[in-house]
Amino acid sequence: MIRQNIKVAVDAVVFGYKDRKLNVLLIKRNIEPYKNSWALPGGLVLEDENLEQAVERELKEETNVTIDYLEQLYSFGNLGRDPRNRVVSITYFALVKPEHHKIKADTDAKDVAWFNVQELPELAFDHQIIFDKAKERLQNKLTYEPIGFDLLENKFLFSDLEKLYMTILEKQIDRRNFRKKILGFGILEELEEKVSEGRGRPANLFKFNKKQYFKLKDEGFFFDIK
Amino acid sequence: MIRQNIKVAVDAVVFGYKDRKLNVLLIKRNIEPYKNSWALPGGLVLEDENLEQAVERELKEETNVTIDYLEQLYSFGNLGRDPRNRVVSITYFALVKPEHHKIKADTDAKDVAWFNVQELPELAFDHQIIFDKAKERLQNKLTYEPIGFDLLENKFLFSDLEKLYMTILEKQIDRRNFRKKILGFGILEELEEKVSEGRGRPANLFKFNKKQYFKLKDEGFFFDIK
DNA sequence: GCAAAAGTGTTCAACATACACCCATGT
DNA sequence: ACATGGGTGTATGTTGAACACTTTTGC
Repeated sequence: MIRQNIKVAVDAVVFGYKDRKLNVLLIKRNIEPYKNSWALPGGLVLEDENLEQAVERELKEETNVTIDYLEQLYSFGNLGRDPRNRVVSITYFALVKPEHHKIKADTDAKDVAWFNVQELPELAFDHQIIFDKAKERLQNKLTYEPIGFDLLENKFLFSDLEKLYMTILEKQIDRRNFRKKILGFGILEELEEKVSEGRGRPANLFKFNKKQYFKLKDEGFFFDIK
Repeated sequence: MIRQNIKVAVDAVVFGYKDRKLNVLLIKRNIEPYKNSWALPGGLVLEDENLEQAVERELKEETNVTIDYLEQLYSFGNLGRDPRNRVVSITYFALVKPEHHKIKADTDAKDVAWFNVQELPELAFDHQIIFDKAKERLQNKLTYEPIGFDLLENKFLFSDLEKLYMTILEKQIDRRNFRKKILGFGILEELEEKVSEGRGRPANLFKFNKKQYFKLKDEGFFFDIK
């Protein structure tokens, strides 16, 4: 086998939806290069762990977050990404329910924080490019897979779902048509509970019926929101 | 930086369309492990080349093919993929016009051949999984990007396009609706030339107008074939 | 003249879009 | 009683799906 010394890393773009804003989880680097810069959480893969395990370990170590949804995004491995070494980074796309985790800096990270995706700081390495790709993936995926529910609480208001779509897709959506469409899918459970948010008419709580979704999907149903 | 000895490779799933069949390019391995097994072309990345360059080099070396369309597919890097070493393989999805290349085995490859995707031999390593993922990508992509034209000659019959879609999507398509739809896009040029295939009414030749496609795309047009 | 492939239009159903008023609550 | 957000239906246009006959050529 030829001699080759390329390092293999994983990095994750972790999205969370909080206060009606789309956020991404960043760490402040505690080591060179790019010390004190904000960056995506990630790091080198250990020799005896799978790639997804590496992502989960790094997230746990650096941010104390555990993931609700994880998928591979893209791999970046061209020359000159890292001033020290050739590094191939296999990047992941993750969704969490931010309320469920107390983020906390630890190994290699001086600080951890959620950033509104509209107000990102400058990112280390080529992480801005990775982030852009992840955001694009999120926007696309939201329209053809029910991943929005991984960003909301288990029980949510219909208006939350609607606002989430408008925020992430960055466009206006007609409330009536959206509701008609989603409810028509038959993958939401309408709960008895109502929530009064202070003012206005109390709203119904809904739950995503994942089992029903997979059943319908097996039968040929296709989730699709324009 | 921690010690880590993981090798980085690229592998390519190269599709070609010939004789109304979808084919994939395989090599017969000349070295252990899996010596004499059929496998996807690929190999370790050199330290001073980018990933796409590695793919192109390996394809040139092993099969003498140059590529019309190339995109990254997925990365496989879990434990136990290769009995020798931990190897992370960044896989690519490629399309070629098979008539344009004389395939020829060379470095590390004892033989090269096009295989009908319906009649694949057993593949080395986890290459069957990689192939499955590529085929899925091809089927999906065919419906929302005009990549079918990268599998046909520059000038083609409408019936070729139609058969290509039916072959790859593995389903029947209504000739009239299909033609109406595609021609309605306004991205094909109807040439004056006609071709007589021996029997039946001679057919018109068409050309994909790539420039026009990108123009329309910029204006918000979306290629979409159900 | 017949076999083979090319070319072409219409009808119907399903879905997307646009759009405005009433309801239940808190203050 | 008014401000706030929740909940709902209809009409219209667009798109997808189904479907069969005529044309041009080779033999």
